[in-house]
Amino acid sequence: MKLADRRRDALNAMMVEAIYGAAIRVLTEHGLDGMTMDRVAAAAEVAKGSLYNYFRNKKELVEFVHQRLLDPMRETIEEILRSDRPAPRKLEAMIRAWFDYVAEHRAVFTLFFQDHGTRVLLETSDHHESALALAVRDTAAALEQGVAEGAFRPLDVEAVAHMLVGAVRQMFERQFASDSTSADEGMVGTVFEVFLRGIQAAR
Amino acid sequence: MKLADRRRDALNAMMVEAIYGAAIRVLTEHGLDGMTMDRVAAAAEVAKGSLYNYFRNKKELVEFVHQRLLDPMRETIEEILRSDRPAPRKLEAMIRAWFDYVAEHRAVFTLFFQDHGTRVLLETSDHHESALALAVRDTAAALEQGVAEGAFRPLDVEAVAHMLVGAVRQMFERQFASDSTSADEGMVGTVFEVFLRGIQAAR
Amino acid sequence: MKLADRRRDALNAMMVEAIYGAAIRVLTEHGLDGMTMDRVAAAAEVAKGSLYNYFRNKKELVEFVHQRLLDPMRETIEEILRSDRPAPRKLEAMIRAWFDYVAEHRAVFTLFFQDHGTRVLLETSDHHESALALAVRDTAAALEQGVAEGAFRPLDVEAVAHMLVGAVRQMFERQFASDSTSADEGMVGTVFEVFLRGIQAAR
Amino acid sequence: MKLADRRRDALNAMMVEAIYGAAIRVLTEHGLDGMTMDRVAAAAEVAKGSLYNYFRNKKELVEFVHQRLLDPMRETIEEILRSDRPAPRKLEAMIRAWFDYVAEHRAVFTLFFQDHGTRVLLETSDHHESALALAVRDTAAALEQGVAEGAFRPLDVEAVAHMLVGAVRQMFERQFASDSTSADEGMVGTVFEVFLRGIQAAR
DNA sequence: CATGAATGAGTTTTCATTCAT
DNA sequence: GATGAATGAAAACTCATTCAT
Repeated sequence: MKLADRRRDALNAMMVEAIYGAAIRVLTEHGLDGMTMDRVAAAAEVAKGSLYNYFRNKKELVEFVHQRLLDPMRETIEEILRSDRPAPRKLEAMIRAWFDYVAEHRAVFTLFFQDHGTRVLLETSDHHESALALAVRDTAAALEQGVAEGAFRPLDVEAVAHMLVGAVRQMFERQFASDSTSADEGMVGTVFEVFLRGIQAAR
Repeated sequence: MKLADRRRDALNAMMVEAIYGAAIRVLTEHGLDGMTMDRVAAAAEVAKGSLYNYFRNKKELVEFVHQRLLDPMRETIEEILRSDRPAPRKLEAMIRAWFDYVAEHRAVFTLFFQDHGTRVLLETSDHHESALALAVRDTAAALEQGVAEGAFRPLDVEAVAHMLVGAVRQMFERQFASDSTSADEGMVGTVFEVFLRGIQAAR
Repeated sequence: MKLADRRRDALNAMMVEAIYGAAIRVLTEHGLDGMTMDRVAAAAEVAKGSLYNYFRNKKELVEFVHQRLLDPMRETIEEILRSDRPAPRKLEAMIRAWFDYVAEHRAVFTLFFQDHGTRVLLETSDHHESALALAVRDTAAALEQGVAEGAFRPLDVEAVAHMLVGAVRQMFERQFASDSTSADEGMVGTVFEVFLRGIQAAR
Repeated sequence: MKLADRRRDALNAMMVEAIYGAAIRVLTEHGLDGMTMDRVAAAAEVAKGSLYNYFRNKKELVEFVHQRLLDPMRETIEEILRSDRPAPRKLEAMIRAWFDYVAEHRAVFTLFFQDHGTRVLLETSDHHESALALAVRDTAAALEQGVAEGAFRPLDVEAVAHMLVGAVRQMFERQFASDSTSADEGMVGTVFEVFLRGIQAAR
């Protein structure tokens, strides 16, 4: 019994994985609007109906992909936040983590950072936080700490968090537009430097 | 003949204008996904088929709306660029112009700054420059001038331009998310201040 | 203008008529469950999408067919009710009218008298009365009159109305089961006679 | 071998029984349209595929449920028919039995008396007699006896049987429509009285 | 040119049935 | 025999585009 169950769970997980992979490929190639169940099924080399054995509907599939793609980043960022570095180091590490992550998963960008599309698809789902909202929240936390530590000037923390996230987001778009799929170390430096100077307390 | 031609052109222009206005209304109310040719035709009080006498297909219509919506902003910004203010003043004026413009036309945001949607719709069109690309280019020009004038540190001008545009864009999204339809003066100040400090030359 | 409008209305009406006819044919052949939009479109020799130019959805089409099929009968029955015959004559006339009508339109039976199916399809539609409910109501009215006139015993009028309608309905089913498509005069006589004796006041 | 065979048959019968019970529950809760193989399997706590080891397809399952549900009623009615009561007493007892039975099993009604649905599902099955057909046949037998005994007038026995069954059926629908799940004694009385007067021989 | 009905490919979702394990 | 994942044929509905009038 145990054995059969484990076997089944393993196969199940493989299937979910295959669908996930297919969804990622479709997203990467066709974007969120072009992600039809047909295409996902074809990419997964699976019958269209089979998708519905693993996800009740398209929304659930998108949510799953969203979570699955977001989770590692979320953990990395939270680890950074929990560490005892000074705020500026945290900010720098976060920015670097974002760049690394996006450089790795182009679909992340297509799906997550394109807030409108996801908002529409996931709009009725409560326990759901968009990638951008998450990034803003974490950034704000780091900024808050910096202000408290006296490293940063008193700021409209939330506004600056949005700005920083937006700046990084745009850098991603630039990167993709130029088709360079590798992370550019200079980018992290530039973003960090500009913002650090922009917000640090007077010496 | 000349007269007839002018008459025709005038009528033609009026139709285009009516369709444009209708498209804007539809965009504002239903977003990019909800902008169907049916709705545009109904809003323009024109037969659906007539749309195709003025635009070969939906893509062309979207492109036109895009351009048309962008033009006033483009002119405002270029005027700012051509003026003989110092670079920091130009930047500030540009940011303020953006905020004012977006506050005025919510559809602008829905369509233009939600880059993915437009990118998909317009992706095969060459002679097309997105609102974001435009903003980046103009910002870069102002930055370049500032660097030349010694007001700004030597920078990766293009990168910082992306950052600035991205920061502003995210502020817009924040604003719409909070449903406040009016421009917030504080936003301009915050954005400008952070970036100015971030990029200005050491005193 | 007038001319074009009238032309258009005429064509429109023809199309509605064609779809109506197709729906009737499909209903007759495949029943309510087998009445798919595909089949109706094929029967009308029209593209599936065209159906949706005339009816917003399947429910509206079914409602239309229902009304269209019911209206003549409704009028006939109401005329009988309004006449100044004595109650027994009215009952007899009503029964005869039902038999005639159903004998003529086999689909009537399939759609209308199969109450469950229609109830499901039309359940959220308010201004809608099923054929059975209508028949029961009219029958009850005739019975009521008969009781008031002293022709019928005091009765649970509504219950007897249901019984009478049910009896007739079952006679229909018997008729169709035996594939005889013509009305049987004897049926009317039998139904009427049994019920008349069953409900008439003691002499 | 014998033993093994009996064992197998017993297990087999248990499975069939479990599936039957599950089907009844599903029918009661979801109606005929909502009776999917998935739901039946879940209710029976059996794999969907297993259903096909006991019934070749859905039609066979429905047929079986039909028969199984009908059998007790069939026996009760036949017992009444075999008894040596006078025909009017038999008729009354039959009507009462029907009302009791339907009041007890709402699913009976949903499935059996909604003739169209079953007809479609069972239409190609020859050795099948619908609940209605059965009721008509038995009623006809009682009527026949009554005519022979001189208690009833000479009648078109089959026609009157249909009428009586239809009348009862409609009373059921009325009862369900009013959501009263209990049998109403008055109903039996009304039906019986009207028909008895309608068909009894002149005194 | 204007019209708007006609089209049909494309989208999500359901479900009876099959079949490898 | 039991299992339940895989299948694919429907089904309802949408919408950009065409074309006869």
